[in-house]
Amino acid sequence: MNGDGIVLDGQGPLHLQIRRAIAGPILSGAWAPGRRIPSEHELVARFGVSRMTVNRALASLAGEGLVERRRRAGTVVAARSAERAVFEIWDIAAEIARAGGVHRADLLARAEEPAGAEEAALLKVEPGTAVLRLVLRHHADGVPVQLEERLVDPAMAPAIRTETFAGITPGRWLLERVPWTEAEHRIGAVEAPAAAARHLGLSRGAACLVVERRTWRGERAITHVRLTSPAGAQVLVGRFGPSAG
Amino acid sequence: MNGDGIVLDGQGPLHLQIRRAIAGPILSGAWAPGRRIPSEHELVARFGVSRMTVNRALASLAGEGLVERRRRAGTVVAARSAERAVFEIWDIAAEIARAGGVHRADLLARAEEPAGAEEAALLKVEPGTAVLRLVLRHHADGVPVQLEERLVDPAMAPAIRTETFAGITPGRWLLERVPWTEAEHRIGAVEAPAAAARHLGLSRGAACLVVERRTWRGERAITHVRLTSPAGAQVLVGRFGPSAG
DNA sequence: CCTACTCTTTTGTCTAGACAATAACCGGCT
DNA sequence: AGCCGGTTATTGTCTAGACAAAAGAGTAGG
Repeated sequence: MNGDGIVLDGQGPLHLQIRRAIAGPILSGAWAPGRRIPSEHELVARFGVSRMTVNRALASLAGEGLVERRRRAGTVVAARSAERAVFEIWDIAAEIARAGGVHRADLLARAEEPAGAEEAALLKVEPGTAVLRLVLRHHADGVPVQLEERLVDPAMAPAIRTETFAGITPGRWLLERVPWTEAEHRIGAVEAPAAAARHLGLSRGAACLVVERRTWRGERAITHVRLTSPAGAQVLVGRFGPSAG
Repeated sequence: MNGDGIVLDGQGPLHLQIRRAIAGPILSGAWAPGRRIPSEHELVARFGVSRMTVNRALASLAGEGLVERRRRAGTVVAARSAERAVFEIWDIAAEIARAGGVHRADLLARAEEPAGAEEAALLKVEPGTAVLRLVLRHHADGVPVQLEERLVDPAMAPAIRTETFAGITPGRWLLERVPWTEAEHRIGAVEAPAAAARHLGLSRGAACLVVERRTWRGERAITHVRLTSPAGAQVLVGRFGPSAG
């Protein structure tokens, strides 16, 4: 027995089961970049499937840049696996840590209230439905670098009511606990609105990068978040291939 | 003969040839959303390959959201195919057209000169190597909305020397002709630098969205482009799933 | 020590076929 | 028209096997 923890969960097609079994430890960080993944032959023997099925799972991971494959050398966790994930998820705490800084967040506001018209539109709920509103300020090495204004539909994540977000950001908390099917991004620049200017210590009109993200499970929105960062403090970096499959 | 223009180019693996043959017309807009793509059976007969090979190509396109597949109903160009592509490629001409506007671009400058230190660093070439520098201003319905400052390594795309960019943007021209293996994005906000303010008619210090993109073929850079848009004029919109394959 | 060659592992691609699941379609009936 | 059931086209998944290509590993010869 190899004891590397690769186990199929029996849910859905075999190639996706194998994919999940390998992607999981990579995305969670349990398998560091460079770590060798068992060869197709080994996986075939372990799971009792055909090589085409294993190959399909691994080729798909390679296509997304989570693993790198070389003939004879085998398959290893890709060095940039984290960078790809960041582009999709943009967890500022991880980003700051990766740059060698110290992250801290203040919870400036937290309230569960009936949704107004605007909030209802953002979360695609009926006006008057109770929604959770969170405002946080993120610091890198003590300097405020981002204002986070988040709306959450508590019906999609009831456990959030008892969470204090002491050692975890709301974004990561949701990501780890609430399964999602689709995310939507809008990225733009604005001149600092009043709230952002006040909380981040900017002058009115200073240029800011704004990322708005809405996450869905099926037809229902889980959360909407607006992240405002002063110009220069934050850039989004992404890297991808021609997505050749 | 079906005459829908699907032709293999003989370059590389069959499944990628088929993929390109279908992705091309979708990305260029020649095939509108909803258009039916020939069934696997038809493609098998047309290209003389096995169904697994066709399936691999189509499944990969479906995984990226370029096409949608339903049993019995067949494969059609996805409604949001352009949106996904935009997130990766950001062709402003297509973006404006999609929003119902009229796109026009002025070629403000064009020069092939030895690279200075900064240009050499951006393109990862030796200082003094000849590089092509292009500056364009994009308009939507006559209003300037984006400044494009582009460097191209002519060694990677010799035919660019004779191109006038009359009906095509340099970005799309390169995308269609020069194969690439990787792209790198940096997205940020800045207060309008002098050149952008002048060409876009902004006041100094106005907030701008800046996208810098560098495209590679293997170890060599093909092009570096900086796209500057005034706040509000342009947003990047993206949509993706949890990348399940 | 270095080089050239062979051996072997590992991935990359492709084929031919099989069965399953879905859902559009069609015919007959009410 | 509207409903119901069978038919069939289409995609989804999987298998077993084949050959090719890359590249690490070892080996023989200089």
